Amino acid sequence: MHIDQIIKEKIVEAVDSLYDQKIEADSVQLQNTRKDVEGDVTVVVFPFLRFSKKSPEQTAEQLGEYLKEQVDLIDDFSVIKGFLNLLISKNYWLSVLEDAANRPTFGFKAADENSPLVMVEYSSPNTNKPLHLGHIRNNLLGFSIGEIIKANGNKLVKTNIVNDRGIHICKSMYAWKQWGEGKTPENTGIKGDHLVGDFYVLFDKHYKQEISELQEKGLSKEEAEQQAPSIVAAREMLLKWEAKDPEVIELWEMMNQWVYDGFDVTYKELGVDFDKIYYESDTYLVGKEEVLRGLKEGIFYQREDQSVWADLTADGLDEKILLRSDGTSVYMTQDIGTAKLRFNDYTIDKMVYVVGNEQNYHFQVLSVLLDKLGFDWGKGLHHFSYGMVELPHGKMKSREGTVVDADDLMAEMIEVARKTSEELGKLEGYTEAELAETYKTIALGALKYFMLKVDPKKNMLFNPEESIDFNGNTGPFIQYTYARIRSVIRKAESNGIQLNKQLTQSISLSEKEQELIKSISLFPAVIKEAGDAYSPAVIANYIYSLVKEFNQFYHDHSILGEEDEAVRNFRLVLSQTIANVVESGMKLLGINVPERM
RNA sequence: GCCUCGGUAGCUCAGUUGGAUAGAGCAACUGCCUUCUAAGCAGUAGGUCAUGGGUUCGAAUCCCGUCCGGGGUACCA
Repeated sequence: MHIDQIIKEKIVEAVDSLYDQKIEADSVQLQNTRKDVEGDVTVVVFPFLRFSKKSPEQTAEQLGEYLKEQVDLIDDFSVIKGFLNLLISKNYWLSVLEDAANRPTFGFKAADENSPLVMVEYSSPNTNKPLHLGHIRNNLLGFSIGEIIKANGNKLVKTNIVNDRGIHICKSMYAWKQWGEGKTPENTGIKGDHLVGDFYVLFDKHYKQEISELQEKGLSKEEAEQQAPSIVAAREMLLKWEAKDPEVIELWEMMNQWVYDGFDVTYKELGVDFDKIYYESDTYLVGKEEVLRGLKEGIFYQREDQSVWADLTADGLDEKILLRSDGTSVYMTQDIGTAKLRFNDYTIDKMVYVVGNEQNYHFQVLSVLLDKLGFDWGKGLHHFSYGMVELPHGKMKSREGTVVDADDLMAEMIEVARKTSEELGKLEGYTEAELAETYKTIALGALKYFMLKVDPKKNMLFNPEESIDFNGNTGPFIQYTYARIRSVIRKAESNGIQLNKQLTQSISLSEKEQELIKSISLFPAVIKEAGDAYSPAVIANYIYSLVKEFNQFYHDHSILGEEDEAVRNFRLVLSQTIANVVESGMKLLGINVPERM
């Protein structure tokens, strides 16, 4: 049992015995003892004053005496201003370390066949342009939260819904047909998603041009926007697509494939993947059927113009359109259809949607609609809502060229990692392949940690002028600490020193060493908290503080230079265990750690 | 207008189930490599926790008002 739990239960006992009052164990407030005060765990005694009818000091004193008497693990206590500081025995901490060191999956809860199945949807790109920084945040959060969900003892299915149809796709298609001159990824050497994105931008350029020409001829802005030849052609293409015109379908399939091939490269580089991919072109008609079923069952209603609506005013929401008057589907319709297909494919216990916070309202509505349509998990779906990535000048806008491209950013960061590594020159003897692998590990570690260390709910700022740092509270700092530990362990091994995971009880521990064990012992609770709060940032901040402490220890203590064999062994086991926690913690963020850097 | 999220050091962010003197990193300045990796460690400086009230033994944290900013409120996705 964890020490906190033991103390809480003993406090309940003490309050009962001393003040004849029953309290709940969870109501006992514990906190880590302040650094400048001797002790490990602090009990806040103020809440007990109304039972004890004594001063805070006297109450704390009485409780302290009781605990010291009754609990072997408590060596001593002190009372400062109504805070009861407990000193935990050294042997307890040694046993905690021993336990962590001997468990390969320390902190993780394993799933079995009865565990809940959680489906996480993330990424969800459009196929008309390449991925940018906003998608990176989505992908990293989605992948990481999946890992965290798994670590908390759930089965996981990662899924992606690709928005592969609609007017925006037709814009790229029309532009390619009109001005593409037969360009392909093969004959230009341009990555497929970028090539298609270029045509999307090209479309917009021509479209804007046409609008201003029409306006000069005396049309209003609205008229010009409706009548510009390009948009008329794109709309026509969409109609042909829906009518399954062979020529249009062929073009659509070809250009979408270019994009998928491009995305695959980006996903692979980012290190994210999916168990099952859905395509909107397969789901939107299913959604329409579901809406019509809902209409028939009286869940929805139809207006005179034939459009279908859901009245959610009883649920505190608005009325929501589900099918347009021409019978075509809207965004919501597609999400209903996708949900239906997923429900058929898997026995989902919980659905998590990783989608930006601009869609909070949409998911509130979706949850109610799915519930009304009879999906068990509809009511309990979780919208993992995250904030936008902002640039110094504001939001990213694809058409205005103010986006930070995912592929470019990764390539730049790998280049910075290469330069930095070469300057430091610690990778002698590595092959070209090993070097490339290490540069990538560091670069992606920096990028991922940068994105994941901030609270997902909040908007975050990315300044491309100041490239992502490699020093301080960063991924490479953590990776560096891991590499340092590995270096020591390798040296120990080559000197014939064996790690013994049975620790000698008689050794004395420095303050820093004890603090490190305390930090290690928090890992399981941190994983749980990250899962409950849907926050990879909780993991990131924990690893950072652990690693920060380790570096202080490393600076002040010699590991291999220690004469006392039992102490040296302890320090090796401590270091190795921290390396393991760092490695598995970083894995929860989707970040790899290098053996050397 | 209504709904919703946010405002903590020059900058980027922790800390928010109410607890002791509000923490990191970056940027600035100062030390520490003949000893296990200096992508490190130690130090100096930097705060009316947007603001005004309230609740409490105790408020960055909870409640109310105000100011500022983001998002939503589409037969767009």
